[in-house]
Formats: sequence, C-alpha cells, structure tokens
Amino acid sequence: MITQSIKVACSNCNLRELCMPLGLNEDELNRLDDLVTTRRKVVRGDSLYRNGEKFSALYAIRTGFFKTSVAAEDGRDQVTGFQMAGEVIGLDGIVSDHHTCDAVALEDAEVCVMNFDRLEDLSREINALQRHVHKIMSREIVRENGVMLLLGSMRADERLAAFLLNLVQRLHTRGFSQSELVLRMTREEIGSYLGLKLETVSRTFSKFVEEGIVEVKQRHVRILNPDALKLIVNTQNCQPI
Amino acid sequence: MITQSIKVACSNCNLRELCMPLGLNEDELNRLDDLVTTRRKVVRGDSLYRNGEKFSALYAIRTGFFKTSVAAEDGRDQVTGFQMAGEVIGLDGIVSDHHTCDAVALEDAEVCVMNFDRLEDLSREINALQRHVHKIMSREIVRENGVMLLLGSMRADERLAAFLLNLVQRLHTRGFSQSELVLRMTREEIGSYLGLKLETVSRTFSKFVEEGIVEVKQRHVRILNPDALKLIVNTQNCQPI
DNA sequence: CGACACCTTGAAGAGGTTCAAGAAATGTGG
DNA sequence: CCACATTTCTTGAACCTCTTCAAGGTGTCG
Repeated sequence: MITQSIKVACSNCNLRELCMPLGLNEDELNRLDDLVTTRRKVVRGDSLYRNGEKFSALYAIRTGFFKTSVAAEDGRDQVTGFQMAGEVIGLDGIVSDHHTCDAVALEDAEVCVMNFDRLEDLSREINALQRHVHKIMSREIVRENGVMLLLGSMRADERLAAFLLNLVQRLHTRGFSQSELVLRMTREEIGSYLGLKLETVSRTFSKFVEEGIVEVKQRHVRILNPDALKLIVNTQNCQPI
Repeated sequence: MITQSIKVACSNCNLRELCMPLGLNEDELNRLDDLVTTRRKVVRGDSLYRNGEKFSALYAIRTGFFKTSVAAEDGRDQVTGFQMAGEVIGLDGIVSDHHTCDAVALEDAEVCVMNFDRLEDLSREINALQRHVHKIMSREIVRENGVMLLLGSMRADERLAAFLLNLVQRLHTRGFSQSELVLRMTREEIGSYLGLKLETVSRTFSKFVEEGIVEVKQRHVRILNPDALKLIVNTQNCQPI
C-alpha cells in the first residue's frame, strides 16, 4: 500500500465536472481541497481495499480502471461493477465499518482518498456537498437495480449489448470515442459481471462480429452499428399483440 | 393517494430499535418526531410511488409489506426487493429527483413520510442521524451486491434457499418465528426477484418438500431443516481438490 | 356457486454450460 | 531480442438446467 502526500487540488482537476466538485461554488471547492489531501497509486492487479478491511475512506478515481467483486463463502465470486475516472468507490464499507467487497485495479490507477469522517463533517457544512454525496449513493443503488434487471431477465446477447453500450457511453462522457473502446477486463471478468461463462461471452462477441454489429480484435472493440445493439437490448422479448 | 395527518411519534414507536431512531438520544429523537409528521396508508395492490414520479420523500414502513420493481423499456420488469416494517424505501429517487422504480404494497400498509429536504436539514444538525442515513443507503448497496451474486452465480435451488433464509431471518428480527413464515408475494414475484420463472420456483419448492427440508401449504412455509438450506446455499459449487 | 387468480406438474425444447483442444497474445528471463 | 511459459481467447460437441407450453388442481372472493 503506497500512500503519497502529493499536492492535490479538486479545484483544478480536469474531472471536476464529473467527480465530487460537481455543483460546488468556488469557495466550497476550496474547502473540498482540504478534504482531498492524499492520493494513492494502485498498480494493475493490486487491490485498493479488500473484503473485511476496516473502512475509513471513499475513493474518487483520478486515473485508471477498477473492478469491484463480492465473494460467496464457498469461493465463487461475482464482479459487481467496473469503475472509471470520476467515479467514487468504497460506499459498501459505510454500513458495517468494514468493506464487504474487493476493489482491484485493472490498470495502473490513482485515486483521491477522502476520509469519510471528514467528508461527513464537511457535508454538514456544505449543503451542495451533502446533496452530492446522497446522489452518488442513490446513483449506485439505481445502477444496481439496472444490473438486477439485466441478470434477472436478459439473455446473453442482450446482456453483452447492454454492457457495451453502457461502457462506451461512460467513456464518451469522459471524452473518448463513441464507437471504439479498449476493454480493460478479461472475458471471464465480463462474464462474471453479466452472469455468464467466459465461453458464452466469447461466442456472443463472435456472433456480433458475424452480424456486422461490432469489430473485435482481442480487447479492442469497434461498434459499427450501435442501433443494432440498442435494438437487441430493447426488443428481444417484446411479445407481439 | 391518501395522506393523513395523524399524531405520530418515533419516540414511542415499537420499531424504534430497527428504524430511523436507531442510535439517537432522547433529545434527538424528539427532533426526529418533527420530521415524521405524516403517515400514509397504502392498501394492498396500490403503489406508494411509481417510476417517473417526482421524488420528495423517503418512507419508513410501519406496517405491511412492499415490493419494489424496475421496468425495462420493452415491458418486462424485475422485482428488486421485498421490504417490511422498519425498512426505508424511496432511495432510488434521490439521484434524479424522480423515482426510477415502483413500490407496491403486497398487503395493507402504513408508512411514515419523511420529507427528504427536511431530512437533509435535520441530518446536518444531528450527527447520528446523518450517519444513520448513510448507513441505510450503504446497507441497500450491500444488499444489492448480494442479490447480484445470487443472480449471477447461483442455481435455482440455491437462490430459493437463500431467499427463504433471508426472509425468515428478517422476520425473526421483528419478533416472528424462526421457522415459520407466510409469503406475501406470488410465485411469479418470487421468480422475478430470483431471476426464475414461476414454474421453476414451484418445482423447487416441491423438491425441498420431497427432501423434507420445508413444509409448504400455499403461502405458508415451515422450515424443518434450516441447516440443509444453509448447506444448499454455501456448498453447491464447492469444487473438490 | 361460479369466475378468477394462483399454484402444481408433465413433456418437449432452447439457451447456456462444461469439457476439451488449439490458437493468439502477453510476459519473463536469459 | 528471442525463446519459452503463461495467460487469454476462440471454437466445437455433448450435456444439463431452466424455460416454454399445456393441462389440471386449488383456493378465494364477489
């Protein structure tokens, strides 16, 4: 665990439109800078926190890409999300004061450490920050509702289509291409997230390629026909009447 | 929508060990009473809120039983949870100021309405309340992580076993039996929650009955062998080495 | 008592998994 | 920088779990 004390400032971070500073005025932003004083680097493959570890902070991702996963007692585990720059992780730890999932960097990453006690102090003083913290948590709840819908009622091709559209949309928000993306995770990790085996993920990719919907070269994916993907997500199970 | 202004008080509610008052001292409790001024009755089959409705309040369940569900654009929907007395619902509405799921009463119910703006005001003044609100949201995130694990990696019998154990445990916390329960939802609703068809739920119940693990008479379930259920949840996929 | 919603059970079928083998990419050490 | 080990990905074939379709049974409520 490498914790560095670099000079950090939300106020001139290029993620401020996406991350914690959202909706704060200049004065409030400066006070946020006092909270976010340390950054932490996490090299690819290492964990930011692990199931069972004491909870003390939330983490805003500055660079890099994470997966979070929960483990059952018998060993199997489930990827619960993939997180990228500007997103906040660690919320699972609040309720029991201990983390209940693992957060692993899928590429070298850097996060801003936000001590949670101090975040609570500050959000009692800054209404906009309080509201923002609530929204971040609510957003995560709504996201998970969507994943439950996906896992509970969609077929393999619908799941993968929804996954690709979601990823590329979030990347686009961050200034990347609308049609091209590099997957940071393996087929197995995608499968775990989508409730499928890695072979099924691979086969479904191949099917999309055959149909001319995407181009796939290993982890490089180009979306040729986004509308086809949207159609797969929305109309697969539409019963006619 | 029936909104009543009955004299309400958290301070002498018999759910105070489970619900919002948890961890507040007497003085703080009295201030909470000022927030929770209205109750609302919801008859069986009616909704407390619906997808798309403006968000204004969280609801603490006093009596009754709810299901929440999200809908896909093509009409199918997914039950995302079953909620009972002492639990708080409505968190999904915070992020976008509008609800993104439906909350429907599965039996006649009564909820305490907590205006969210006022809850935010109050939780800026009462540290313990702020912390409690954060824990409620975090608990919901952790719960959904567990459901993702269930939906993503468990087989039908594991899902139903986990579901029964979870339900009976929560009921037991509320003073009900550890071994007997009355299901408030249909097989179809259970199936939707567990990502299964109603026939599969029915068959799995029958299988448990054959194995002597439970007794089932319609919606009345008696758990004869809870350890067998726990074993089903935990060891099904244990690969021997 | 009849209509309706809900539940159970059977048989056939589909979608996804498992097992297996080989190919492609990536990383490591000499 | 190349050879080799390792990880990752793809594809095929057999299998299995759950779904679908169908019919009949049970319970409930006006």
